[in-house]
Amino acid sequence: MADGPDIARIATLIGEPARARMLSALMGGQALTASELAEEAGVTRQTASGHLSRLEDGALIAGVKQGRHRYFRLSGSDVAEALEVLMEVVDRRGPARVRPGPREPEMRHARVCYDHLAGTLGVALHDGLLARGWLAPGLVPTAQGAAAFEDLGIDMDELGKARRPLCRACLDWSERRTHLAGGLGAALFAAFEDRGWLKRVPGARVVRCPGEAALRDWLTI
Amino acid sequence: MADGPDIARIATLIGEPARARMLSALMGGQALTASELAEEAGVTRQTASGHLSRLEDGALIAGVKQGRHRYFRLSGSDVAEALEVLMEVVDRRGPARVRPGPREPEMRHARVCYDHLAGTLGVALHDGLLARGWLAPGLVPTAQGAAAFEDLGIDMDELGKARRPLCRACLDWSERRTHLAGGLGAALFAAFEDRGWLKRVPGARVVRCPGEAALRDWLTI
DNA sequence: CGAACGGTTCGGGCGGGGCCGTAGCATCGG
DNA sequence: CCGATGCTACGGCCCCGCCCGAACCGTTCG
Repeated sequence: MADGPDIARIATLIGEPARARMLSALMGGQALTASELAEEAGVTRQTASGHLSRLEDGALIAGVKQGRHRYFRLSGSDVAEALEVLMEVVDRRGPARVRPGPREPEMRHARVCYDHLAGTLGVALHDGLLARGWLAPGLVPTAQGAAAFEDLGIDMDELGKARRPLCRACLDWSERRTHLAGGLGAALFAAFEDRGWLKRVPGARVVRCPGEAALRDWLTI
Repeated sequence: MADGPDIARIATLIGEPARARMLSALMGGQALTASELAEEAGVTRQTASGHLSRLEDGALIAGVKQGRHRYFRLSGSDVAEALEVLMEVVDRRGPARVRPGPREPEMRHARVCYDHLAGTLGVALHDGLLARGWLAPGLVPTAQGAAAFEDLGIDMDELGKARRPLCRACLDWSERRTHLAGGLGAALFAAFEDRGWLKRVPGARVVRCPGEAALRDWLTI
């Protein structure tokens, strides 16, 4: 059993409060600079630098140098998924949940999960695509589905060629159900943003839904 | 954002090598005594006792006293799920995977995920149930499905009344797909064991499959 | 070219927490 | 009632790793 220590390695990286705050901040999907992450974590820049090195060594995040800045992002959607699942554990047996948090209801309704949609609306999307017959069981796009996605401006051929899995079920922390991740999940979210149906709140994971009605219509026509 | 420190609390609990080994051992689904867990973790009994207290305080495990023994189990399937997802992260970006481990291929083929079936065969079960029309998209049993499950000796009414969710998608570490968890997932695994199609290897998570052909037949008739 | 800024490296301080030895309680057996 | 067994509580040791101050590169301005 060599897996014991290994999951411990990853969990230790996540388990330090400052690092956990950094990772949470990166769940928004956008890359952040080292200084921004330091502020987010509430530590000095030099301390943050050390944490970021560790996270990068552990391959949980990836950094790119751009001018005199260094931008960090999560190294993959699987990391985001792991964080979501941990949040679910916290949520289900979190003891004292001191204050529900002001943004809590909004988070539960619609939020960014790295690069795709999560929350009540994310699950509704997932279920709607299946019910509509645009995704077959096993999360495989049908011919009609592919056509509908193309109509939204998504290049399915392109997505198919990418190394990233096209469709992937991601466990939803607040709903305890799965929503759609993978290349298609990300592409759909981007398309919804383009149409103005969804708008991300800059510094946070919350997503505002001015076009929720339109989105639901699109799913149920 | 109060969630930062909270996920850190959970991750810290998992992040200690000895505790991680204990949790891994409990992934087999059966309750173990404090001494057994101490041995599994490679620490003395007193040290183990301390770890177990912490894990219990954090509600990751639950202990019941029975005579002069104390049996511990994971406190819920969500904990098992979190561990599986962490293993997936390890697997995908685990750098040094020193030795593949002797039981590795067997683990990938069929293993216990707390109380239900995981691995290639677990995913095949999940997909088969959907393809067969016994589960509708969204993991809802159909009428035919319910009948088929009853034929196996599963009391669907009973399951429906339980507080536990009937069906749940659980992310499979080795397959990167979902398999069936929840009350029905557990009940199916138990039924397969009853029929002798599957047999668990006592101290480990590995599952032997003398009746794999029969199981697959059952899915594809 | 020099000042400002983002980022990293080094060193030392310090606290938390893992570990074990010893000892103290319960339960089970004779 | 006494010993063996499973488990827990306490005390002390020690090391890991978090943290910051200060100093050091590289980039970008004016």
